[in-house]
Amino acid sequence: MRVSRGPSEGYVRSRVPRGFHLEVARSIQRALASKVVEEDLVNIDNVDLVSGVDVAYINHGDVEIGVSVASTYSLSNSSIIEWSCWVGPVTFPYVPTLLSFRELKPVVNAYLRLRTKPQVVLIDGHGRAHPYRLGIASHFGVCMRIPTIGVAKSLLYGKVDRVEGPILDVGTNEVIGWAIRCAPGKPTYVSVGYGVSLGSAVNLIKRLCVGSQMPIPILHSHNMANNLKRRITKKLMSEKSIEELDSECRSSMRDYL
DNA sequence: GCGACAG
DNA sequence: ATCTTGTCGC
Repeated sequence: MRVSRGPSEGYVRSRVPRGFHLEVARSIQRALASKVVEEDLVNIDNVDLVSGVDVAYINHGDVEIGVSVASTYSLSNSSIIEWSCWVGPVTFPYVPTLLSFRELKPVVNAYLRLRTKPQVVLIDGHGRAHPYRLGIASHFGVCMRIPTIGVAKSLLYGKVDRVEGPILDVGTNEVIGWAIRCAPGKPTYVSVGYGVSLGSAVNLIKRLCVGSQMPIPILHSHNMANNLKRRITKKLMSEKSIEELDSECRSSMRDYL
């Protein structure tokens, strides 16, 4: 049985930047969480285009650079039909329960660069399976008003009793997500992001996790982000601005299309 | 007291 | 997530 009550507020506060108001952040999370729709805004069975977003990081001296990629998979074509990328500075640190304050900008920017918008977006991280019910997948969905699903490799908050089954809130026993097993020994945690029911979310993720812990769209974005990261790391020594690197990455996409 | 804790 | 050497296997 896997259980996580999430990090204590004291721990979170100790890791937050100077001048950052945690109380305000929590109010924002509670407010946006109340806007989450947990019903299907689209018929999942008829969905064709599903995007997945992932972010890789580069430590460049005292600056951290984020490399985000959004990939769109067509279920009818069984292939990736488009992908986009974004390169830029990331200043907020990783703090459990505040992931969206760090990754939302890279994720949104990569998503906005997709020429064809998908019907559903998959985000690596949790959605409602979050102590304030607003993981990055829900945060993204509420802001962009598009159906989203949170897909994570480990638990942030909640308890799971079976290899496959519900993720329950430790305090209220409310179902906040679902654990599935698509890869041997490795669980995949699915939770509602926005505009989709948990049942539909689980069905869609199962269709997209082909022998892997992660669904195809996120897997592709993950690989592309790391490819770009490798290229960029070499060029970083040759005094180039982040803007130039971003521009070069957008152009280099054509090599793959 | 020790460990927990998306990416 | 990232850092990081050698090592195992196709």
